[in-house]
Amino acid sequence: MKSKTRSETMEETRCRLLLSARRSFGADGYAATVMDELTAAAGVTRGALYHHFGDKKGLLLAVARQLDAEIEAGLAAAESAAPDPWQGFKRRCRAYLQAVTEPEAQRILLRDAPAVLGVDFVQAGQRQCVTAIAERLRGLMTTGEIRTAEPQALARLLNGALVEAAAWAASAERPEQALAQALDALEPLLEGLRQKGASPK
Amino acid sequence: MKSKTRSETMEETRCRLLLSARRSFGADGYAATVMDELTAAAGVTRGALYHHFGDKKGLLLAVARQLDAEIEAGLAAAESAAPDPWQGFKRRCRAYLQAVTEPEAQRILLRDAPAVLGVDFVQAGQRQCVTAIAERLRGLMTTGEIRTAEPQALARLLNGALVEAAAWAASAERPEQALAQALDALEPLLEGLRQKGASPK
DNA sequence: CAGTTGACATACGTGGCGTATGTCAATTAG
DNA sequence: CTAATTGACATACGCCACGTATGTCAACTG
Repeated sequence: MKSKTRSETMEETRCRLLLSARRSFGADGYAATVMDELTAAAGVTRGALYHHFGDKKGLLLAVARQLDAEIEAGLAAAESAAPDPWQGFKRRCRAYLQAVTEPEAQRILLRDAPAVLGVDFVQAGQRQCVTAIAERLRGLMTTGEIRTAEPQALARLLNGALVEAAAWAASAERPEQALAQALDALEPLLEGLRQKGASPK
Repeated sequence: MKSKTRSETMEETRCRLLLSARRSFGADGYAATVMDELTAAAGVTRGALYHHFGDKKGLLLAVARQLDAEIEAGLAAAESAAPDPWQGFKRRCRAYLQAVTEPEAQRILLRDAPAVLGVDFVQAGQRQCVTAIAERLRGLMTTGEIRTAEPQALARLLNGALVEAAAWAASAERPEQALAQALDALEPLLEGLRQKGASPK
């Protein structure tokens, strides 16, 4: 019982490193976290970290992917409960805005990851969210529900709006109130996209 | 003639440091630029840099402020030539989107500065643009031109949309085409804000 | 059961930031 | 006009942290 198999212990250390990194990156930021403390909190040394993730950026990438996947799962769940595509899209946007208000998402996913990992990350990791938005937009355009435009471009516009509004709400003096205001302000922005003759409500 | 006054030489070194830093930060990014090379390119040593700007972050802050001020000046100019407030607002947004597509603005103002300087920078430096947008929105709401919402929140939404779309266009395979698409997609988003009964065109 | 792999620890080199100290020219007082 | 002083900037040093090279021991494999 005491002796675990090789892959089990390996997976466990990976998870512990990931968890510890997520805490440190989320609390102190990428630049301020030092690898020795991070690994010590996980109960291992730097050797394990470099063995698994290559370097500090690799670790950040792994953490960012994990965060992104979690958020995306939440969005899919929120969207699936909607009565129609348009409502589903709106719920997805609202859920996204709320999700990235969390401090960890703010710090890791929206502040450090783009700066450290560069543009290639946004086009590989967060593109999940963006392409998801773009796909929904394309579908809504073909059914004539919203005005036509380049879906990719409009998706990026909306993604930026949601992300930035979340940053504003997260750093506001009253976050929950600011979040509510952001969601309220989002309403006319989204409704403005709808075609005049679309089905009301 | 050879001997310049004290403040003159001081101001000159400041400018040269700022220019050199702007080049290095814009080309290589904040983390990759090393102070020795930066100061060598400016013709001075690190001593001068620390004397003027305190530390590396201080230098970045100065560069970011300069960039922000330049952009804001351009936006004011673009806006002033408009026939009415609504058209002025739209021109400001379009000019903003175009301006932050520049590589230097992308790298320094939108990627490194938020990550290194933190939230306090966005609330002090870039707030020029955001508060400017918020003020325009407030004015347009009181005249009934656009739907009502919390101006601050809507301003952040729009600011994020413009910034993110610019990032997308800047990293696209065909930047000028992507920029045009982003500007096209911006159109329905902005027009959607207008009140139904507002003056057309 | 012996050989081998590989997950992880340990030790070291290096690069870069910040600071303490020094120097010399420009201002200012007498 | 000269001497004292300020301060802009150069030089030298220490420290910290990342990454890598090397070592070790337990788990698979034949």
